[in-house]
This record gives sequence, structure tokens and C-alpha cells, in this order.
Amino acid sequence: MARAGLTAERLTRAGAELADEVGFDQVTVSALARRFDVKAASLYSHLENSQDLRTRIALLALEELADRAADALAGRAGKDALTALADVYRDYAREHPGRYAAAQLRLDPATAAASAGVRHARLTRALLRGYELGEPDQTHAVRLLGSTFHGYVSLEMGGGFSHSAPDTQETWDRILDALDALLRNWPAPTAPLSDDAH
Amino acid sequence: MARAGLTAERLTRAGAELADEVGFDQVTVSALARRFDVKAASLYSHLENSQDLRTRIALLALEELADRAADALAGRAGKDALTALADVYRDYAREHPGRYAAAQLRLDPATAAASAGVRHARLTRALLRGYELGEPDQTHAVRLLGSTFHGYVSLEMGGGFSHSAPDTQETWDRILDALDALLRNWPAPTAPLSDDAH
DNA sequence: GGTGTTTGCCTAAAGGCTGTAGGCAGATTC
DNA sequence: GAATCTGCCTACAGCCTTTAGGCAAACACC
Repeated sequence: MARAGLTAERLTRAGAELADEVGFDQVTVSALARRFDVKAASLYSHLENSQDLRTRIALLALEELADRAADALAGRAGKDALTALADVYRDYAREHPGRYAAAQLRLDPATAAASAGVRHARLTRALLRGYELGEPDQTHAVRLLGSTFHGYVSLEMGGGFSHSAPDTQETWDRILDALDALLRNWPAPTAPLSDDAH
Repeated sequence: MARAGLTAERLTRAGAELADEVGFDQVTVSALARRFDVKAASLYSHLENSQDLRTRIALLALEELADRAADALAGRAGKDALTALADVYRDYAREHPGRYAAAQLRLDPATAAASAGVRHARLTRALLRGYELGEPDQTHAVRLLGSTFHGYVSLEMGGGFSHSAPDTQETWDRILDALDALLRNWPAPTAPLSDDAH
């Protein structure tokens, strides 16, 4: 019986490809085994279980994304950097929808802390050096950017903006204009309404 | 054999509760049958299949969300309306995480067009009447708000902001301040960089 | 190059979920 | 009360997950 040369890494990479082809939630130990022309049970020497496979794919996607983000930000600042980072997320999601979905997998806190997720936060913070924001506004801005990028990409991929003018590229450009303007002119907090002011 | 009185509606509502308890992707025909103390095969008289069940739960969630949004917007304008709408999404996601996840299910175009999804777009547009935006900026703004609300809520629920100061309520308030400021002062498009401007 | 050990993929099997087909017994109708 | 309809049942087939135990290829060492 010829050996297939399985390793956790090869399985993870193949799983990521499979995710991009058929969707992250269609990634199954059985389908992956089929791709290697091997019985499903054989994968359990390399993977703990099905969840382990999904987690590995998620971690791979987070790494790839962080690598791309780091490349994109190198040598850029201000709006240029903002656009570059935003496009990294959007382009990655378009090129690798399954991997992008994987990157949204909820990780347990320990795994998340050891993942490339922390690099993403650091990179976004680096981007904000081009704008003049102190704490805690910088943290708020990191979260705003993360929310908007992720929200936009996930709605666009899910077809939420389809069948309507104007096209999504124009909206994307204008949203980046808007975020840039906002970061250059971050508003002071408004006074909360008092409780008895009906 | 006592009859359980199953209907598609009762199954959908129970499915939504199940989703909130165990997560939307754990909602299965088997688990739902168990909850009614009935065999799984019996549900197939009322549901076409497992996907049909998930779609019905998604449509229910979209309706509930649109109803809440309509209530929240009634009699409010400007920042007050913006905050109210945003809180509808965030609160719904917190109270009903499974339903909220269901509302993100990708629907086929015909189903989506007949769903309460269109009410959401209309309501957001109504909210923007309090700001002075013509087309196509209004559409861009609808998409920005949708993206930011959804992105924030989904990152917060997924634990993306956990274990870090400042707390998420403060960020949420400041993001709403920021969006309000942005809508009151929507920037003109920036000129695109020409290709040879390195 | 033989021998022993490790390692990789195998078969077997149990358990769960989806979905179809056909049956029987309450509920409904006249 | 009889006939019909409807709702839930059993049985079964197919696929996925996961564990247990086996055999043979690869490696390590003399």
C-alpha cells in the first residue's frame, strides 16, 4: 500500500483549497480524505478531529491575511495606507472566500491569543499612526475600522448589495473617503442625554 | 399515537429558540424532532428539508428585526434615530444570537427579494432623511451603516474585542458619535490617484 | 543485508443526521 | 357509522465522524 505522505500541514493547505472551492462549512474530513485518495479514518492520525481541521484552516487564513496586510502597509501612510489595508481584506475575501470565512471562526481565547489575530490589531494600530489619535480614541478607531471592513466584505460577499446601483466599487471608494475624513477629524464625545430628558 | 400538532410555523419558532440556545449551525431536523418528542422523519411533512428549516428561521429573524427597527425609528430623527436603530441590531444579536446568525444566511435572490430584508434597507434610508444626503451618497451611506453595524455586532459577538480596555459600550457610543458626525458632514469624493503617480 | 521498531494507512464498526417510502391509526366529513 | 384524509410512525439507505485494532512499508541499527 503506497503511502500518501499526509501531514497536518498538507491537510490544512488542501482543506483551505477545498474551502475556497466548496465553502468553508462544506469542508469535511471525508471530503478531504477523498481528495487524497485515502480513507477518512486515516486522517485522524494527523488531525484530532473535524473541529481541529477547521481551526487549522482558520489559523492559516489569519496568517496569510496578516502577511498580506504587513506587505500592503510597508511604506504607506495616511489614506494610502488605509486604502491598501482595506483592499487586502476585500481582495482576500474575493480570492479566497472559504479561507475568509474560516478566518471568522470563533477561536477559544488561548488559541486566539496565539494566532495571527493579534498581528491584525497591531497593524491597524500602526496604520493609525498616520492620523493623530490618542488613547482611547485609537482603540475605538481600530474597532471601527475592523467592524466596517469586515461588515462590508461580509455583506458584499453574501450578496447583500447585489442587484442595485450604484456599483459596489464606488461605494467602497466612498466609504474609504468617509473613513479617512473621519479619522482626520475624529469627533469629541457627545454628552450623554440625562435620564429625565424625555 | 397522540398527535403532536406540528406545523411549519411552530417548527420555525422552536427552531429559532433552539438556534439561540445551541447556535444556528447546530440546528438540525433531528434535534428539533427531539424537542417535540417526535421522530425526525415526521418533520418532513412540514418542512421540505433541512435547508428549508434554516431559511424559515432566517426569514423569521429578518421579520423580527425589521419590526423592532420600525418601532425604534418611529418618532425619532437624527442622532437619536441613528442610535436607536444601531441598538436594535446590537440588542437583538445579544438577546438572540442564533436568530441573528440566521439572519445572515445567504438567501437565493427570489427569497431575499420577498423577505423583510428590503424593509431594512428602506428603514435605513428613512433614518437618513434626518441628514442631508442626495443620491448616490444616500446609498453609499446605507451600505456604510449596514456594514458597520453588522461588522461591529458580529466581531463583538465573536469575541473579537474581548479582554481589552476600553469596554465595548464606550466604543459603541463613540462609533455612533463618529457616524453621526460623518453623516452630518459627508465628504466629497477625492480625486482618484492617476496611474503614473508613484 | 537482516532484524526490530516505528509509523502510516487500512478494515471494521458504532452512532448520528438527512431524506424517502410505505403503513396505520386518529381526525374529519358526510 | 363509513369513507377519506392527514399526521406521525417504522424501516431503510446513504453519508459523515470517530475509535479500535491490524498489517505492511519505512527506518534504524548492527
